Amino acid sequence: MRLYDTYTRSLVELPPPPGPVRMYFCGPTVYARAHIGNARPFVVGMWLRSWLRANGYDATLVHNITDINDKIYDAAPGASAELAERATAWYLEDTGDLGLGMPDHLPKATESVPQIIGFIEELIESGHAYAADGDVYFRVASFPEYGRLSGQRPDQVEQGEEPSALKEDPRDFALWKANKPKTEDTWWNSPWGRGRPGWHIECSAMAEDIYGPAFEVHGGGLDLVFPHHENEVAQSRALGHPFAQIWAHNGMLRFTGEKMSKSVGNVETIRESIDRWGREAVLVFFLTASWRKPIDYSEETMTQAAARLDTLRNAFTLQATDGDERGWDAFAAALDDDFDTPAALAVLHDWASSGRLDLLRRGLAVFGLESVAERAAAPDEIVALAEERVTARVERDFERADRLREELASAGWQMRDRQDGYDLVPL
RNA sequence: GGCGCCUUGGCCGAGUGGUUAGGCAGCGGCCUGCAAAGCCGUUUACAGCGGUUCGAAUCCGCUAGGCGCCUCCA
Repeated sequence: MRLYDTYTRSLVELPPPPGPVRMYFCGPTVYARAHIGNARPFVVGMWLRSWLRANGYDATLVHNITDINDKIYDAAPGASAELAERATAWYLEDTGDLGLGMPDHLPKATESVPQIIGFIEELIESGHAYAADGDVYFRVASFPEYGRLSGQRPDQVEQGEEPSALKEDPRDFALWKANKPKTEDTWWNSPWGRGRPGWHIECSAMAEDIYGPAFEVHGGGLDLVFPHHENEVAQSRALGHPFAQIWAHNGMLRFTGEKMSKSVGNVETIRESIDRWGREAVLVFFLTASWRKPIDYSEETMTQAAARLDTLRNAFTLQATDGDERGWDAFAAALDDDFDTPAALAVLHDWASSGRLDLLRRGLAVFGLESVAERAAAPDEIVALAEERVTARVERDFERADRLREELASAGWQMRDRQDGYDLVPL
């Protein structure tokens, strides 16, 4: 299997099974209900793990929770810890409802402060960082490779942050920030006084705390390439650690169409999306585009995803053909080639229309969609109405039959007649 | 100003030199008491201009348009 690697800008072959393939995907900053775009790295990470395991890999996934951040302080002045805790619970609930299971580890920044401090101390000792008035900064000039991952030219980088008199070089970034009592209500003791970790250091510290100095795949949104991941590479490789072998960056979601837009920007939360479209449609939506490409989240694209889901689901009301397993190769080839889910989805549709339901079931399971194969059983009163309608049709009382079909529909069930009986399908 | 990505038929989206991708929607038909589901058929695209080639959606150049990032956004 091969994956596109941002660092080398090429497809990189994974080691053969059983690997291991240790993956670290950057998770959310917990200050509000996560929006649907935040679900993409989660989904991609879980799917990759699922596919790798199905192919005999020893695959693990770490997904971190950033619960120390300015946004949290801004969103809940004086009560940021409570907000972070609540938003973490929301995130676990919402991603859990996607039905893909959970990552192997979900480390939190707040629970990793000792490791972070240890990491910073090593950087200071080796000359790659320096303390200044309670802050600690990474010395970018000490790492010649800086900019390699993102392709940024250091001399051209715009300075968005307030220039700090404490920095030796404007490119230097904070590893540790001294506490500012007016705006921040959480702090930890450190060799440099009270304060809190910077953003980038947590990932280096947590990834290496769990995996050691080297692992296979580091994922996250494309918007994290610079500065977040560039800084992670700098921190870890400055200490001589290989760190991630492959950098897997997923494309952004785009929000179009006015209908779903809210007064402030047109975003929708994972929760709202699942509630509105169902988790299966959300997953099919992510399947329709390559994980690296941008994807439009809109009324139209979601409607199409829901329609595709129905097509796949309806296949299971059809007659199955023999258990021909040869078709699996096309599906596997699509996913092994940079995890090409649109191509794999086309194979799924091929199986659906040719009635190869065993293969279809197996393929859907890779994406957590085994439930598509399950037909909900109608409650007794619905079945009773259906039987009544069968009788009416036998008696050729079509008026009554049509009335009963209406009744079933208003109860949420569609009755589909067939030669040998009928199907009851939830609407 | 810098780094990078993208542009395929009504919509979504595969395709990296020469054979129908696929789906959704539409239209026609079969099936059905009527529907639904399913099946069959159907609208033949590759931003524009130029170049390489026997041959380009696929390679090169230019132009136009869109997008991401540039110190704390997945």
